[in-house]
Amino acid sequence: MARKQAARPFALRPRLADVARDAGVSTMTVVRVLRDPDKVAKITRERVTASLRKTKYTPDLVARALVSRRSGIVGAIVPTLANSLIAEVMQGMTAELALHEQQLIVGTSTYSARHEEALVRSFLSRRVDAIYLTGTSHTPETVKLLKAAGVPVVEGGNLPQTPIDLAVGLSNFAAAGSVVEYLLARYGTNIGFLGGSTTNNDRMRDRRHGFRKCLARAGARVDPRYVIEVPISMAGGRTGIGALLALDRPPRAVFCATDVIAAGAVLECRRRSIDVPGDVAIAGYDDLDIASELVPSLTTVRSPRYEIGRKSAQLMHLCLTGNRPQQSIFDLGFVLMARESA
Amino acid sequence: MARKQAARPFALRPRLADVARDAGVSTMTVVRVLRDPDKVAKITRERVTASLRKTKYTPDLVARALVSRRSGIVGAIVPTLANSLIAEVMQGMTAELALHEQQLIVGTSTYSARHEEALVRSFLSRRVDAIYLTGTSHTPETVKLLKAAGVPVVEGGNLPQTPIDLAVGLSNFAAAGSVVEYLLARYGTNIGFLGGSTTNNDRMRDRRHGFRKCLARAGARVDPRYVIEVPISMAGGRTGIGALLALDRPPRAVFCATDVIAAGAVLECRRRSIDVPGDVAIAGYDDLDIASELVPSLTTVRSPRYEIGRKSAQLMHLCLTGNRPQQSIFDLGFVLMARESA
DNA sequence: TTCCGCGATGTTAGCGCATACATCGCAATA
DNA sequence: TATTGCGATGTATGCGCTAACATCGCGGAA
Repeated sequence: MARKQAARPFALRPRLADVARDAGVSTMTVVRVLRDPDKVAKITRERVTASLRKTKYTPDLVARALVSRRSGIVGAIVPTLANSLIAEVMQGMTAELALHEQQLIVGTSTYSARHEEALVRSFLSRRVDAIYLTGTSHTPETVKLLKAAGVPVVEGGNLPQTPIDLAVGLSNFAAAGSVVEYLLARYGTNIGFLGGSTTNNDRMRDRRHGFRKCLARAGARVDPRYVIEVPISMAGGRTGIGALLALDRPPRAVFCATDVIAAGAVLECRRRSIDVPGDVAIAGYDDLDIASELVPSLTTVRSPRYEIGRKSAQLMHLCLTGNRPQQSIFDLGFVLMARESA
Repeated sequence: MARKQAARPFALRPRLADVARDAGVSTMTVVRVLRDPDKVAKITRERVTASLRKTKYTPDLVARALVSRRSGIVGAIVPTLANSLIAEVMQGMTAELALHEQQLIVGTSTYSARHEEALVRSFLSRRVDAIYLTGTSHTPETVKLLKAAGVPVVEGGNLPQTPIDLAVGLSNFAAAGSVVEYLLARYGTNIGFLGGSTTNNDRMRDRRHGFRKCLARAGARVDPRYVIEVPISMAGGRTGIGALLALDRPPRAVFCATDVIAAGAVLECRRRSIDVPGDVAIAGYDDLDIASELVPSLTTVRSPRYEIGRKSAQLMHLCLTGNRPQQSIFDLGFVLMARESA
């Protein structure tokens, strides 16, 4: 039976059949013009092209996804978007995805592995071509689902021991160690540490661990009073540096596990007219925007967050085009930003 | 012809038909169990439910979208995700969308109306249920496409004169005016202004305009040397406040069109041991994280960015459920955050 | 001339789901 | 008893696209 015009009252958009009718060819010919034009005779091609323009045809990607089993959509699950580091990862990912006409669908897990699992289910139902997860801690069910789904999975951020599939990121441990080494070389072993809570936070744990290991390797003993846990805020940095400076023998340098803490520490020192780095050197972690804006500007370490997003998308694309890399863990390293504060 | 098992080698996921076969019913009965279980007899329902669990069925949302003409996906186009204000809007949007089992697909236009247009095309091809746009300046073609598409469109952020469809946001003009009024009441008419470039930036333009109008309404004349355009950075704030303080009669208060500029100004004053707000009061705009962290904490004005995202998603949902509101412009206002700096 | 080969185009059959309509059986009603 | 009504379930169709196969027609080789 011929398709009745009246049968689709809501379909305003032209379909392939409409273009085909207009050009006086079959739908397949239109498809060929769209996908590999070389297989269509020049005259026909031009006629079809004209009809395409005339009808303002745009492909229906939903229908295409149904039959081609490629949605062209990549799912990313992040704890929150209101975090500049994570946002930059997404920024890098969208940039790379755009090159392959892929789209990004984001879900926010609000730091809950349960929510993450729900989002994974939902994404798989949507037949996403690949999935990006933030971090390395997931429910067992999430892991199972993903392994069964057979789609590329990238875990981004802090590198896991055993990735679900692929992993892209850096070692917080190594990056922290690098900062401490820098401080060691310039200020000796008399180094303090201000970090946030390590519960449910593997990055924080790795940074503190990096600090400890690095000092140990240098043969230095860490005074327990030198390692202080504070809230991750400028206020935390203020009180933390206050506590360190109040010691009978205050540290010559302080490694803050976050720029936010470091900024608070620097500002507090300035308030007390304590010279940074003259009296006490201060280094941070993250290279947030404020790091370079502070006076003195903050010595810190920068994770390649934009690159993590970009690389993740690249890897996904490679997998989807059958060029799966041998390697499964991609350590993108970090950059020590030596500035004025240390 | 009966479906051959061997005919779908790649389809690992169970379909409705698989569940139906297992439960010994037709696919329609399974659909009913899924969508409105009341219409199915209890015994049947339980049998189907068991089969659903057994087969681990998950609906294929792509297929569903094709036939139901609802993708359950909302598209958002933002200039960048690497901006905490925008990220918070997205945060609010995902939170609200999650309530309706909708998903967010984001595109970054990198502040280019051309890119935005391409993203709109792409989103429409994906049959998104609604579209969120950041800001009010779009190509004519974008507007045409969106009006023709017949999907709800929300423009978020600074409120437009004539929205494409719906608009949610606040008046930068009014918000800036509110800060200036606050300064007027406390420090008199002797007020300076530090703002960024207004080219291609309607928000900045509105804020400056708000500053001017407010002073004019108070009967004050604005010394042209009091209005300075600086780069939107702390450094900009530093040099800007420096220039104002170097005047023979420096302003008693300064309104900075961005917290970043304000922060630079405050820090510069502290460096020079100029009391804030004792010698000069400083107010900002945006209520970034640093605003409350600074010493003195920054008086500023806060846009309801999270709420903008949430409200936008709510409106979309209302439209999609046939409850389109009368109103088309939603002014969510702003909050003056009176703190220490002014 | 006859037939082959191949470039150019068309036809068929679903992808997995949901809408619209059809059917069945049983209890209540006239 | 025949009829009606309705709750419970099934069948047919097609969303818009594409993979796989089918067909057509024309120039060149036998």
